[in-house]
Amino acid sequence: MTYIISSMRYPAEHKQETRERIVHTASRRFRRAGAAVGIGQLMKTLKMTHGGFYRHFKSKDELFEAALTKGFEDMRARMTAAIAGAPSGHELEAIIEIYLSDQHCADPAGGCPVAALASEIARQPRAIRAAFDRAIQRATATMARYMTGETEEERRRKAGILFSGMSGTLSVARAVSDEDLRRRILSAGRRIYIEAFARET
Amino acid sequence: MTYIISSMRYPAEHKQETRERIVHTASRRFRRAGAAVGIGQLMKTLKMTHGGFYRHFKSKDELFEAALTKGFEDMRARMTAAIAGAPSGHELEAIIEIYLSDQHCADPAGGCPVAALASEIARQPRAIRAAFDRAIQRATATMARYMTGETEEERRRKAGILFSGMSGTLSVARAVSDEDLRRRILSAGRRIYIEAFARET
DNA sequence: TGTACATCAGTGAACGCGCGTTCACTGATGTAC
DNA sequence: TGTACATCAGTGAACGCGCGTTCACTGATGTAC
Repeated sequence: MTYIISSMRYPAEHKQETRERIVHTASRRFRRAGAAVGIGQLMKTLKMTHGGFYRHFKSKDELFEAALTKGFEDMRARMTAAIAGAPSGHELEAIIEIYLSDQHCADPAGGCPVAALASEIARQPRAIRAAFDRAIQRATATMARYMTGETEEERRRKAGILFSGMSGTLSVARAVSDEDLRRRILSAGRRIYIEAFARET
Repeated sequence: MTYIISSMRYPAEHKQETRERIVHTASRRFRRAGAAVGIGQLMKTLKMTHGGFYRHFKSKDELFEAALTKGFEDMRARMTAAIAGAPSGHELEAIIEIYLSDQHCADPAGGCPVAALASEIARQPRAIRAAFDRAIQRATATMARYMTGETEEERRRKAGILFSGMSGTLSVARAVSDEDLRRRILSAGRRIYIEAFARET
């Protein structure tokens, strides 16, 4: 009674675990080093050879899509935790503080995939960008719940701009070479976004 | 009396022209296709061979820096024209309308290098990022002139966040695959940024 | 329980390709006299 | 004005390298009887 499909055996579980390890590592690598990260390098990190990769993915594009989606899931989990830990009524403030924190800025690998990859995603094939659409809409819908505004449509609109705006601010802060300028950009962002979005309008 | 340095002759002029053609084309290419654009491809477009490239630049990095700076100059010229053409007191509104226009979104090659390259610049060597610092500060200082705020410091801070925020919104709009969603993001951006920054506080 | 067999995740050599950079050269230009 | 020469922007073959992908294989696993 324990079998599900006759041809499935123990290795199926093992295979899925390997796939997840690949996606997990790839997701961090892509965010840290960009879409140009190589399959060979990646598999080496996982103590495997590049050939095995194709037992799990049709192509690098397929991996990139999975890794991007995984990045959004990581980010979502983080934000959900921040919301849960925030005093009621201060959820959006907590989101902004965490998103534009020095720690998030210093950790692209574990952070928001939009800030880490936005300009590269624009050059990816359609299927990847379609996955991006879905992830963005989902994130925006969640943030909209904590937004002021008369209609759902208005709250969504504001949430989308807050999200894309913060991602740009984080990208610029990371691109800058001067440490002090970087910190000033982040703190200005926190202050201005909280003032504009997380207080009564 | 027409010679300046005895060893300089007509070709010096010609050489500079070639260099400018390389930087001009590279600047557009990098913005359109990212930092991975190859020297060979680039020189081919200019009907030259890749070997000649090294008469003008020490390395690809040196070209990237020059191209990035050129991109900021192009953008600056555009914005200066927009400001000159705007009714007095509506300069910031004009900047926002143009920056988040459907046309700018559809033309990364001729548009803002921050929106086109931000996440890739974060991974470039220090010298390139130092050039980025300078360009960002200059752009921010110009925008600050049209900003409301009590102190110069406050106007600068707001200008910096408006700039980085708009660049993120434009990046996200470009990454999205759905045409309608893209247009909605841009129009929401125009509306919200004008409301927040280009009206009385 | 013991043996023959099927499956398939992972290996590693090989492919064609484009990359950034070097370098001996070519040939048009301007200079010197 | 005419000729010998120096300069150097641009040419194109060559370098070592890493890329994405394919494919014949190995060997550990679970199945069938």
